[in-house]
Amino acid sequence: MKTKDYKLEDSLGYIMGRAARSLGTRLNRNFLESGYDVTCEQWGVLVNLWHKNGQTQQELAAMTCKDKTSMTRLIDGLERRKVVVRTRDKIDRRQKHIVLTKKGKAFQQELLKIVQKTLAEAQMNIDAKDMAICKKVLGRVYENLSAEHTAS
Amino acid sequence: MKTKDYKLEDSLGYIMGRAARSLGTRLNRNFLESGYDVTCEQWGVLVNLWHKNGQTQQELAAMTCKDKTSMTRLIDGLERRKVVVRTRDKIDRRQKHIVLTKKGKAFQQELLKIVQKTLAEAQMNIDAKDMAICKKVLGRVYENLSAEHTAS
DNA sequence: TTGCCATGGTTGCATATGCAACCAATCCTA
DNA sequence: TAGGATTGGTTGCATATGCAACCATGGCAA
Repeated sequence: MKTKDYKLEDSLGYIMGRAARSLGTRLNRNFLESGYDVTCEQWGVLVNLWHKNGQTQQELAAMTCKDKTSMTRLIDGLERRKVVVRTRDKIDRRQKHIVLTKKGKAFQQELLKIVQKTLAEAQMNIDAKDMAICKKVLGRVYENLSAEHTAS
Repeated sequence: MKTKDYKLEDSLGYIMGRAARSLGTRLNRNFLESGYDVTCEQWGVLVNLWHKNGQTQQELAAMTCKDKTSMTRLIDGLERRKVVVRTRDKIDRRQKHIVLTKKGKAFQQELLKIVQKTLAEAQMNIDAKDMAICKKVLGRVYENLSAEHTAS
């Protein structure tokens, strides 16, 4: 295949990266404008904690599909903001349970509103059926790439 | 809307971010394994230069939909790798034209092969029509968020 | 019980990114 | 023509991320 056959603008990586980046930065801006000093990635961790408080870093990393290194640092950030605290497991002293503070719990409703407003902006004028297909495709892309290996 | 109505796993941001991240790191790994010390973001800049050599940083930033700050640093990286050089415009001395080195030109064919192999992995078992819809939707998401402002 | 391996987290290193502030060169208007 | 506004790039600061190396703890088998 010749180089000329490749169009960056039609490339999945380009299109997907651009959309993901713009959604992330928009969400970050909306959080800040509403007076919340949290990021969209931190939000992903919080959602999991609101659902089930006290998870370990490994569990949170698995839920958010992130490296444990990333999780360490996301939690560093959340702790600096006094939204969560790390507590050591008394039985298995290697594990750390991440527990929401009062402040962390209080954020829930407001942040959710901001997220939903932002998602509504992002999904304006998009057919629901098309959006469903899009999500299905993206899920499949992730699965394809999570597979242990690239065969061949 | 209650919090319970929000499912992270169904959220566009989650699904899209996860897919984009996995494609990016897979591509980076495939570049490295083939002996090319470049990243997927640098690749995006190179594609534009192969298409039209000597663009300014602003032009490249516009093409890749990135901040000019990001472009400054991507080009720092490309220059460190001796793949491009910055040259100052003789008429408008503010502008810098980014020019491919011999090495940068030589990368073109091989990197393209790697990208196409990686994209094929990512798009395995996905219906072409669904993929087209997905790209259309993602393009729309980007447009929605690029709009000058969030109205309201 | 002791020594090796596995597990949960952290740290160093490199990259990517946005925003605000800044510098230098250019433009444009009063 | 002088001074202010604009444009092209860079830098500081904070965040996110992957990988490899590392530390501490726990598990297990000889």
